[in-house]
Amino acid sequence: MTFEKKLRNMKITTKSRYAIRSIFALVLMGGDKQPIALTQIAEHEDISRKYLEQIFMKLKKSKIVEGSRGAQGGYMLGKPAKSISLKEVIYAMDGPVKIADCHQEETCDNFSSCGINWLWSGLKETVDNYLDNITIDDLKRQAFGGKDADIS
Amino acid sequence: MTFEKKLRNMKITTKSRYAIRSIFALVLMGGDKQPIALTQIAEHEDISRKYLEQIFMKLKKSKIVEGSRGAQGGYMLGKPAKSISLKEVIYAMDGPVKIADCHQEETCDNFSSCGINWLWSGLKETVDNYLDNITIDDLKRQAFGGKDADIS
DNA sequence: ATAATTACTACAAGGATACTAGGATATGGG
DNA sequence: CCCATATCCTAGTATCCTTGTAGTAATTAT
Repeated sequence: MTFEKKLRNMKITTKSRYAIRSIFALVLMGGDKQPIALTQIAEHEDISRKYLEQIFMKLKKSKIVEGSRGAQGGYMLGKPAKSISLKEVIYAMDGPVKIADCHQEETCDNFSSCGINWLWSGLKETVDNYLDNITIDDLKRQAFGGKDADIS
Repeated sequence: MTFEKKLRNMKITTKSRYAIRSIFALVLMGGDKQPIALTQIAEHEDISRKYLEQIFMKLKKSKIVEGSRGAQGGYMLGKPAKSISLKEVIYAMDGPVKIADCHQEETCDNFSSCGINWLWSGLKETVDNYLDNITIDDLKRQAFGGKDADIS
């Protein structure tokens, strides 16, 4: 068993990861001050521009970014990087984190040993808490040790 | 948007959840002392017996349970409930928890802003830590407030 | 023997992810 | 006013993984 099957357990979707990376890149490119075109981000992050379009449309719906159309248009942050948490971004992409299908009211299996559910609720809370306490600004500071940085 | 799409982000596979539920049930049925047939567990937990077979084969490979064949056979714990962590069970089912494809050595995308990976490593650690600190025995005690309990 | 029960392997349906594609709409600069 | 540049919006689709089902062989208590 030297092979490692490609699994999806506990996985954060690539859409969410792309979103986070892209917002991060956006900020580094000055997207907190002026609109940046998707083409640039796509190139910088090596992500399909068409795919990015979809991602940013969702981000826009969640007010995380604002889009301006037309020439010289692009996207910029919809609010300060300090107040954009990873949880929020992930929520915008894929909805709430779901460890199991079964959290209280949801369509529970009603199995007898449902006394185990506190377990998944607890895990969800743990994960949510982690993601809620990291902001885009944190990413920036982590990357540059507090210094301000820009990418041309 | 009243509809909730069925997502898989951060999901623990049903296989893993079934496994945990089943071991829990096994213990409650006395599986720490004598072998219990899968049919019973399947019925009690309302899980396909055939599917359970596969699950328990994996559990066996990981020494979490021992199987005894033939009439009056079944499965029993391979070690004390106190030393079976959820992480171990999940690992047996689906391998290590993978938040993203990209953890250090793995097949990383090599994207420029890879300075974000500490994020996923951190999340993985958080999750692993949570799962590592809960044992089957904990489930039992949580369910019965410390009292001993049995199911006929 | 025989009924019970695990052990092992193969395969299939369904759904979600991760895109690709094409066009509509808007806007700043010449 | 035109046109290049961008976002905006909707469909469609290949691939993979999950979640099983199915059949058969091997083993053992009674």
